[in-house]
Amino acid sequence: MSMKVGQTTRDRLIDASYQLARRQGFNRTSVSEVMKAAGVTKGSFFFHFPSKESLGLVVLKRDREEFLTMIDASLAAATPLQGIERFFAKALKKHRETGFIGGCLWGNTALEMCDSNSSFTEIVVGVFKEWTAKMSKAIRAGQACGQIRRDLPPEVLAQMIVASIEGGIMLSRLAKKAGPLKGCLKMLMTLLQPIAMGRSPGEQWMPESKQRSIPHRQEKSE
Amino acid sequence: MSMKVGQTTRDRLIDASYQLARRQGFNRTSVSEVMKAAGVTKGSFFFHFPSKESLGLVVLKRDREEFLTMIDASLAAATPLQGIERFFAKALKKHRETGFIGGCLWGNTALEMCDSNSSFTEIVVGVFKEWTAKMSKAIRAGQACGQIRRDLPPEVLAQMIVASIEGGIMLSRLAKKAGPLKGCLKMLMTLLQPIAMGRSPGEQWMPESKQRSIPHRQEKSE
DNA sequence: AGTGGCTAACCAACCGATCGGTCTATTGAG
DNA sequence: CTCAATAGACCGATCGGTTGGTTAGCCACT
Repeated sequence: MSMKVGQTTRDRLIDASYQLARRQGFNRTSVSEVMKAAGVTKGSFFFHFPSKESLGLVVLKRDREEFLTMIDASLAAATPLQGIERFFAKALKKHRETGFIGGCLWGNTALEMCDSNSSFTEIVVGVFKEWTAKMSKAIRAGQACGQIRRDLPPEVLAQMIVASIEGGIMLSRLAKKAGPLKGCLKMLMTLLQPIAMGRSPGEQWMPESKQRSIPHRQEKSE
Repeated sequence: MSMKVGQTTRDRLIDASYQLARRQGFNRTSVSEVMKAAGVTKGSFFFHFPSKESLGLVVLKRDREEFLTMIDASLAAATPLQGIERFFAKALKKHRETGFIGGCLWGNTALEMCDSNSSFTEIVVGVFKEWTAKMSKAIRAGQACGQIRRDLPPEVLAQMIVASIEGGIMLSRLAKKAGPLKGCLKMLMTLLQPIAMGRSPGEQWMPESKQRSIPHRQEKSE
């Protein structure tokens, strides 16, 4: 299936496991399924990994590095708010590219494992903690330079952002449309805006259509 | 285990399946596990339900009615905003009572099934659609009477609320603390507030500590 | 009132398939 | 020749599901 050439057997197993776990979860993905997808036999599988669970943990660890690196790269923009916007755009792009199939490995694994498997949960908790911390730091910087409203505590705001994104991905995955996630991200940007003194309600939604940095290809449906 | 007396065998099976599925998901919950929890043997299980999946669907349908009824009951308050606040409080209370174990059946099932099992997904999609519609209606009413800021489209706002709650439940379930969900709900209430003309940033967070209607028992940790 | 028959409800042995995992034999590059 | 890497037969356990048989309560008929 995914069987890319030029990869080592180990890498192909990791890749196949990642793809399948993102769609079905780790529990429902059997060793045989991963083997078949990677074009490998059983003996080979257990030569590279002592157990199914250990492969799962390797998959999580690999994706963790990738994800945290992506966050840092996105947030390292000219201004904190631009960094956050870039991160939003990257996240939306990634899920749009996969057609909203599979969703977020972290959210999925969190809900699948967090009351049953502690090894998996430990890693997932760590990722969310780091993710939230990075967002929190960016928010604090944005508040310091007046780009982000100062009346909301950065830690809570960061947690809210992470929660909304996860929920937005979930809704977009269910609907197989970008709409829900895109809407959540747009609302988050609105929430971050400083409260302008003399601003009156009624004309804030999509105020300047030129300076938007979240790409908005038009959807075919909805 | 849960084996409450006075219930029919069928009800005990539904109950046991609900509890187990909320913690582990439907996939990881075996028929034998449900049988044991309900104090019933295999022959009896398949007398009442033609398959494991059919029991799962019954569980979902039962919880759907319960959940939608709860939403209606909560939103039917003196004012739209009070209704929304009551719904938030009810949701928080429910998850606090279960010690943030198991999370939301709908979010869990969404992520577990939505790219593999279409019967389950169909029900889940319906619940989220109805949930969002009910919130949307309350928001529109709140906007009409000036309780909720008018510059945000009610549909998007409703979707954002649902997404944040699901994400908040996820984070609270991971952390086994009320903090994340509570923070999300508080932020949502802030987001709903009308933009007061002369309000300046800096003193909005937890402004009046007396009129809060979301209960805030103090946490032992965090 | 007694009794034979019917059926909803339950029980437990059993089924093939598949699970995660082991083991031994074989391959092939250095 | 060596040994990392692969192949695939095989293992016990468990999966979802089936089957035949045993209750217990009710209903009809004498």
